Amino acid sequence: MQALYICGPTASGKSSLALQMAEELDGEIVNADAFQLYRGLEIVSAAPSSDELRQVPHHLYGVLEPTEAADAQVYTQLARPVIAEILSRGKTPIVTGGSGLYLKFLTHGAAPLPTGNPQLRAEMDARPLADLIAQLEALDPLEASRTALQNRRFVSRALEICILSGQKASDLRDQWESKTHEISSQLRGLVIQRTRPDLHARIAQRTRAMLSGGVLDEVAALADVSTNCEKAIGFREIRALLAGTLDRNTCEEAINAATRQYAKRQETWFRREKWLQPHPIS
RNA sequence: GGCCCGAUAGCUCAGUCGGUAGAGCAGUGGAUUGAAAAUUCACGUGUCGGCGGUUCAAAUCCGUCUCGGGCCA
Repeated sequence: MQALYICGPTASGKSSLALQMAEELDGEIVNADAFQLYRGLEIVSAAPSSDELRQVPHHLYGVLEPTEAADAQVYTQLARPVIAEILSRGKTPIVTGGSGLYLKFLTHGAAPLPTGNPQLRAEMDARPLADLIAQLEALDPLEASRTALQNRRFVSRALEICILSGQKASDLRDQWESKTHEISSQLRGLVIQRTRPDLHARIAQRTRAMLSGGVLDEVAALADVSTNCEKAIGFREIRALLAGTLDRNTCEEAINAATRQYAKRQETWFRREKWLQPHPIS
């Protein structure tokens, strides 16, 4: 018995496929979506409806407060025991979600790297990028040569690893790279594939339903949120709508565009995960 | 009907003194092991509304027509 992973871009229909698979395989659904982890973001994050939640046992939905921060490692620590527990009862975990990095951690494990440090990050954010690059090149030239140096996030993280661990990020990362291949061959999962026009139509439909389905109230109710939750697609746009700085149509289109772009990035990510079996729906 | 303004990439628009056009957004492809719904890289040929004229050369100047918008009747 082993877990089944259901991946795919946002709005591709992962939740309903998961329900179907759960019934076929006597399974239970485990969330693999970074934002559906949070309580109070159900509508913006397009979490499963209460009807769906009732049909089959669902795990890791709404388990974090919006004020809490999380990351791929935290997610893995939450998900591992849940999956093990489901397996121990002889059921099939149906791990469902579109957060590529989270899934990658869960399936392939974490490299032995230090956890992100908010204070250090704040300090680095205040420094010029060229400065960070220079420091990384001094501490770990190999890692610097492998890093997309225009990407501030990547430079910061590489530097953060060096500073917090006192070791070279390149050495630590290499330790993890070596094991990935054999793990992949033992996994089983599906990626939902839809044509772009179909996916775009579904996104538009979902955004519309969201806007008339209570997101405004949901977002209005979220006073203090972690910087994590602020990044949810729709969150900023709806706040602007509530504040009157954005009209409804512009808001709707902004959400649609951001969602389409996200879906494309997800497709790029999952395309690389060769262990995932394509599951076309049309 | 007369006068004025506009018409350039899917959208919004820039384009100097004439030298066959470029930004933003959208879109497409990529990267991505502790912020990931994040972050980041690359990709711009389009009857310059149509036709005619001037010119070595027209998106640019002239004429005319079409379609918008406005003002006056």
